[in-house]
Amino acid sequence: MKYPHSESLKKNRDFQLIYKEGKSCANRYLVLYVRKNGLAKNRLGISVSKKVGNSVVRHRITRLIRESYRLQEDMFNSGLDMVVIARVNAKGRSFEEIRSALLHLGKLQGVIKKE
RNA sequence: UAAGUAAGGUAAAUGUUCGCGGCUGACAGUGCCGAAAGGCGUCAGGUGAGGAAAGUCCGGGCUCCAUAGGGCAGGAUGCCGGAUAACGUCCGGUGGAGGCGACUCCAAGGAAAGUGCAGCAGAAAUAUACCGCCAGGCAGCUGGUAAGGGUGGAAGGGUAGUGUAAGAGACUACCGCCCGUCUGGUAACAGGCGGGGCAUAUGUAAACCCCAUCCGGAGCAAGACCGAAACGAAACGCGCGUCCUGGGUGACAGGAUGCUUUAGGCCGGCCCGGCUGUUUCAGGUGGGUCGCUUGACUCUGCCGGUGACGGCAGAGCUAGAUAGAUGAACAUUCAUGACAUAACCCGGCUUAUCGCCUUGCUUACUCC
Repeated sequence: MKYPHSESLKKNRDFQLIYKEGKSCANRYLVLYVRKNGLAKNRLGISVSKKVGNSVVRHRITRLIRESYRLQEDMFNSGLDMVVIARVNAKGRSFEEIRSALLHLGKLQGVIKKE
């Protein structure tokens, strides 16, 4: 899975490293972990547990998060590893709600470029 | 027309912009990443989840392992015949149950091989006399009796009669049961005839069990190939020290052991610096490629069959990801879009599901 200027996180140990060393914050729908990776690019991982819903629900949320990041990619700083975790409340949310939730967490983490 | 019954179809549509996975073509390049295996760009075109993709409950293909033959254990199935690669599936029958009917449902072998279990009620549950009836006796009671009452899911085949002290298959008729035989049917079974008074006989086998048939195990994270690393083997190799043997106390040769430097290798654009025996074989971790979609395939037509299905001919190619591709925005219409996302591939079963549509048949009513 590709983004114009980013890559996706694949290995489980990458996720574990970010959970262990990264900073986290959360709102109603999402949790965001951030860790500097020392690379020029960002790497994004998305995690939706089975608690959230069945396969269709989880795929839907994954796609909304991915689309939100893709369209807002320019606003994020570079050189970050990020993991987005969907919470149970994210089930059934619209694209606009997920998008604003992601941007909100980005501002809390200080990884959104200031205009 | 209404109610019902059976079978089947569909699973919102269209457009614009942005985005993703395969595929094909063009362009870029003797370029980049990687030790290698191998992979990578841009543009265009076309293509890209389901009827259940689900549950993972059966069956098969495929792969590896095991396997002379046979048996035990364990598991599954269980009326008959057929279909099929196979099945616990499907089709057609038989028997039973329900429904006016169309039609639906059935785990439908054996309880005259053995063991177990059967609450409460009831006198008694596979043996026996509570009430009653009859006989005897003054009476307590004794004997006969399963017709009647009562209990129970079930009480010693049922109904009617003969018979009797009262009764009883004790006897008779019909029904049932068992045995034999004949006819029809491939068979399950159906029908007829004759015999047996009926002994074996309450139910339960989704209790053990018996009988018949079938089953080797694990699964694509199977497995095959390429291959950093680790573990291992062999060959080769600079200098020095110590010890042993031969030699003359030397030079030299061989062996054991230890250390160090250089060459070489790695990190690096180069220097400094740091690390390190080298090569080959073997090995198979991280990684990569294949397996991976042309198949018991789909569509159309004809033929055979009651049907499941089979045969022939023609046409077609319809996801192949590997942390896992179908999404977002806007507009319009119907409407307020249910259940639910392939993961090696097929055949089934089961379960979930908003609606809409089609066809056959049944019953009732009306009209002709």
